[in-house]
Amino acid sequence: MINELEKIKDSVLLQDIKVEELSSMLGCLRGVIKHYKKGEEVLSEGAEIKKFGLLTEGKLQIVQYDYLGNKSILSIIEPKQIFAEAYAYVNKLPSMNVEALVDSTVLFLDSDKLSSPCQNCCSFHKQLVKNLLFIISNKNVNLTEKIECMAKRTTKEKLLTFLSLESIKQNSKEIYIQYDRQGLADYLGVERSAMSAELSKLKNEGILEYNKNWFKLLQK
Amino acid sequence: MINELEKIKDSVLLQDIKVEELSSMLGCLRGVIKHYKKGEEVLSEGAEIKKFGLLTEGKLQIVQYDYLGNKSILSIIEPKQIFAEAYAYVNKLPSMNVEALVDSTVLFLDSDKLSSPCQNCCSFHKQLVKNLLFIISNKNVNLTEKIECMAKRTTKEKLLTFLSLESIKQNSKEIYIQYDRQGLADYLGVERSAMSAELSKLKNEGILEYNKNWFKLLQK
DNA sequence: TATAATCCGTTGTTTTTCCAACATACTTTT
DNA sequence: AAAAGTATGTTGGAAAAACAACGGATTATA
Repeated sequence: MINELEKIKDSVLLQDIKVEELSSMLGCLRGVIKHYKKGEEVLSEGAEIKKFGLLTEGKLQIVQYDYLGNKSILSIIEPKQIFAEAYAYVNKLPSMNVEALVDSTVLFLDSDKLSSPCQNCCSFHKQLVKNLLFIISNKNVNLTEKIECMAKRTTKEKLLTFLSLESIKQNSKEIYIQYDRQGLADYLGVERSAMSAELSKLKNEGILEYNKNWFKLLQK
Repeated sequence: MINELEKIKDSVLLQDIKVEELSSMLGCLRGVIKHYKKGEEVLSEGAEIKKFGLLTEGKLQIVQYDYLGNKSILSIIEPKQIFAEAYAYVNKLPSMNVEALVDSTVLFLDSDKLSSPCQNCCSFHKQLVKNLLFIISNKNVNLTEKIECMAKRTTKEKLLTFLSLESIKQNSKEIYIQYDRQGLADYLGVERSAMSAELSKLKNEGILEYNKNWFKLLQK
């Protein structure tokens, strides 16, 4: 257990919580460690969620099946990230599955205990709640930004919306993006090749310069 | 002040908090009441947010301007709803404005105070945090669902994804939707008339029946 | 009840995207 | 350095969406 804590002590969820407090926290939040083999199911669609997960080791993917049975990958969970927290707090049955991409270890924490500090109002509770609110709010802002991009009608507008948002975040007209072309196309909800063609057009029109992950927005 | 509390005492944020505790809560969370005339700006883009709002009376709209200056309405805030909470917790400058659609009254609450209970660990803090986590998590789930719809490539698929999700939520093949056609088109990010045409097709193909706000998914 | 305003479906045209197939450049492996 | 694999850009035809314009139905208003 101590070993697991070592791996996640500098996660966002546990930010600014003293190492000494971590093990008492585990008891308070009914921490449970579980191991999964590659390919195993960590959480399944429709199963009630009372605890949320903090990945200590490995890699998970959150997948969803639509009304036709088509599979789509919602996100990849890396170590130190939490998952399923939204469903733990809305008391709604999840519509997605979580699968282990490689052998993985997850620390499950009781969502109820986290938001209802114990009698003695342990000092770390305050910080935990703050961190959790930050994480969920942040996801919220990110989802809203994605929607802002996707809501545009043309690929060109989607691209420019995405790039201007990045430009603001990186505080520069020159930006580096985290996605490859396929990843960016998936993020924007468009076809990769069509997007590439659109990028070329923007370059020809003198609106944009780019090379691999580097982009530069030219002023009009 | 007492008068304002009366109007919001059964809001989701204040759910399961005793009326007697409300006024002490106000002090603890540095509650501030502000009035706005129709058309006035409640929050403006780029202004640091330390408090989030709870609308006690009136109607607000959250608007955003894209890189071309086009205005889009992100959401309408009705009484008892909170707003700007995500930005209050991520310490990020908001990229949207909040405007009063009619004369409105807002109760601002200190986001820091809410997540950091005072020494005596007032009982209502626990419940407030729980309620806030519920609200934000819920928004999260809703945004994810919207993205699930918008990510589909065709209007037909967007419609069917939306309707299946509603069908699950309403636990029936017969559903009532909250949007009019223009509202649904905006939600899905498509053109109203094209969407109408697509609905007609689905009806002809025997996949769907509908009339105004009533829809029925027919089994294949 | 007449009138205006709004909502919704239809149609035809233009624009954009999707899709498949392929070419080129870059990376990794052997 | 050759070979294989991967990522990106290009093209052309088919499909879909956007757009504009209009007509009928419903609702709100005078």
